[in-house]
Amino acid sequence: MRSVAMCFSILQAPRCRHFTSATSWWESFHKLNKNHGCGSSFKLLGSNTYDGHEGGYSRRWIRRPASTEAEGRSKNTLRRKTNISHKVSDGTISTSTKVDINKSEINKIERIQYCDIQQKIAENKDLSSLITFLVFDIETTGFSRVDGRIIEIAVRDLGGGENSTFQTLVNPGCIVPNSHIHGISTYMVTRPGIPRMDELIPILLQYVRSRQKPSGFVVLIAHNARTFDVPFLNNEFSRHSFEVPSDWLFLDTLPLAREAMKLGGSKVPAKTSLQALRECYEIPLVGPAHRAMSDVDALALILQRLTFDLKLPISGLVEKTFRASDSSNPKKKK
DNA sequence: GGCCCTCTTTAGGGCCTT
Repeated sequence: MRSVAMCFSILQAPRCRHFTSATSWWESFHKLNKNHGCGSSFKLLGSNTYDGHEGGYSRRWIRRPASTEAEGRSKNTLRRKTNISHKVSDGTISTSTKVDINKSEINKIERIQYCDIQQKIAENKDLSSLITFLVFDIETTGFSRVDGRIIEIAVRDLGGGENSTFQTLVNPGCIVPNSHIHGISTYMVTRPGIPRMDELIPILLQYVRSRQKPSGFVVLIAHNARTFDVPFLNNEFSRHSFEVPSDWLFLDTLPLAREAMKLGGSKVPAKTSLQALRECYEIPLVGPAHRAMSDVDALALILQRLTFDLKLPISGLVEKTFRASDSSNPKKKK
């Protein structure tokens, strides 16, 4: 299996002053994405193209179609029609999505697409032709996986290109008790047009599928994903009778940060919180703190640094992934 | 809740996520 080294260029990531390698993470991702695509019909008006972002978000390519129409519908299955559009006063969120989704068909499609990912990785000599790396973050009503609800979600495809980001508030159907943390108020999430989770999940599935390469799989990356983000996603999906697709793999950057810390490098702080890592790597905060997309952008850059410090190739990252079903019983996965 | 560390493993405390 050929490994694609994740080394980064200071030219590609000017904010990261200590990068010296000539090979760029972003360049690798662009190479692995450029052969996939035709027109994308996904209507996500709020998805930003990061043309001006330092570090190589600027290149464009066209994705394969992401039709929301599923074939072979049954008359007995519930048919949902959703027309969602919302804007948030702070100007950071603007999403307009039309979805015509059949929930049972989605799960059916996911099952059909299921395959032995590990076997596919072993058989495929070029991992980069299979993988889509998506950094994501959620804001919630609290820490409780049982009682808490997701109120914001943001996703960034590290491959860049059109519609490389996905961001929306979510109506949790309850009050938001911790607005002092993220600034997201009950008023903000209960305004007309803010989707509920059962409305958002089909859209999210559609978006991720639109980023997925043919016969490929996605790696969703978050900080403390194993014990926070993924359990939250699991609970929200199951609460609304959805399943997290089996070809979604997850990567937790918290163990990476701890591993880097164990190496004893002075560049890694004793603390491994997102804020501590951001300050350590001198990554400026863009946007309000504790908002999903701000943290996603910070984590995307932190990930570069961690993989650089740990000298992790893509295959090394894939080895550290886990499935959503593993997050509730992590002893099974390693 | 899970992971990691240590004045540990028959345990306990701190960190990480909002």
